[in-house]
Amino acid sequence: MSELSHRQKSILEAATRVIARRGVRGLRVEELSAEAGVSTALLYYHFGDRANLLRRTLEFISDRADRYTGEGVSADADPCAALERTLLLELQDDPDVRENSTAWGELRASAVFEPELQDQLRTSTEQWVRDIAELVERTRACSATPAASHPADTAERLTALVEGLSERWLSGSITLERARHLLRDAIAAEVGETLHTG
Amino acid sequence: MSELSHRQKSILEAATRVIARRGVRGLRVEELSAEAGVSTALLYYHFGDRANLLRRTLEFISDRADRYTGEGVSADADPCAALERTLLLELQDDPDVRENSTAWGELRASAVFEPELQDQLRTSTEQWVRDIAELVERTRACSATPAASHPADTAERLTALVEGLSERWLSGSITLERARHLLRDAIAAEVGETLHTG
DNA sequence: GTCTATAGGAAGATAGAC
DNA sequence: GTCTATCTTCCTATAGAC
Repeated sequence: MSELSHRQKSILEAATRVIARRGVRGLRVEELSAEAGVSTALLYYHFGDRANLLRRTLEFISDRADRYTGEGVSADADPCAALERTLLLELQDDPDVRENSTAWGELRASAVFEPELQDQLRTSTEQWVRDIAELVERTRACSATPAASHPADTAERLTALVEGLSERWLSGSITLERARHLLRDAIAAEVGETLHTG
Repeated sequence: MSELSHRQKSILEAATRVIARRGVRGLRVEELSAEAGVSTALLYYHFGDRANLLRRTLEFISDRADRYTGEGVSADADPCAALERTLLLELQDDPDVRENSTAWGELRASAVFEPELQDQLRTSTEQWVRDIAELVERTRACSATPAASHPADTAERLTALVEGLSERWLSGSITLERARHLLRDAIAAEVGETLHTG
């Protein structure tokens, strides 16, 4: 919400990288200051204390995720392909995606124990679900089978599945390819077989 | 794997409770010793150091989860109801369930950053998926619609969905009732409509 | 095996100069 | 706004008696 100075932004970007590398649990103020190329004192000058720094970072991450999803969605011409592409975007062997997914997973995991993060998390999640629900609705136009659920339900299931698969991938329980395969089939099942998979 | 003394077991139970309350990151050796009703020195006597204590606790949690699922599955006469009941077992407003789910979520989240936990996690997850796959297979007998996916795929999707929904529930992003509703519909969609849902 | 007491160190936070 | 140097707190881990 509040405007970020260039310096503050670069600190939050560094914090995102450190969280993706060590987790919220593993973030050391000193390691963050090294990553950002500033002194620890400066972190305290800008953010007060570690807890607040974390709060701001998680806010930063979820804002960035909103922007990310929002752009990809509206720019696409074919809604049927767009849904699949948008969701599969979260399961990619790309450093940025991995960083964002890991940091997001940490946000969720931390929120379980820190109620002050829950509002932030819920708001961001709901926004994501709404974006996907809109895509689902548009997808119905080019589906071969009739809709079984409300778009909101479908969207919430698919996004929750993405989170579950993403966590399994990041924690080494399944391969990326298998996660993608499972997600693709789930999408096909939820919105019906589309032209290119028929 | 190694035999646990009564004392060790009660310490690991206490550790599970503390992790469910504070998270892995928030577990303080002193708080654990108070919870277990012993001195901190005794924890070190039995478990060496904090990291090993954590490792053993997470192993304990996943062993307990295996036993939990295994029992419920085999004892049920009606496979169609059993699948739904077994999966919904994870989404209940019961202190024990909440404790186990929270601790399990922490195990998963920690494994992202600690490779030495990943084997443990993968093994336990695969066991769970296999148990559910077996139930899915049996469920096919009383399903009204033809099977769309391999039982292994269905089981892996449903369990990943359970984890995703559980995390959203525990982090306050959705209500328990909504999570249960979404899961029920997903099960119906995956194994086909069964008799009792018409 | 279990406790009390405490050493020792890591990490968060601040003081004060520039 | 930013740094260097340092303080303080908290927490893991151990020593030694019983």
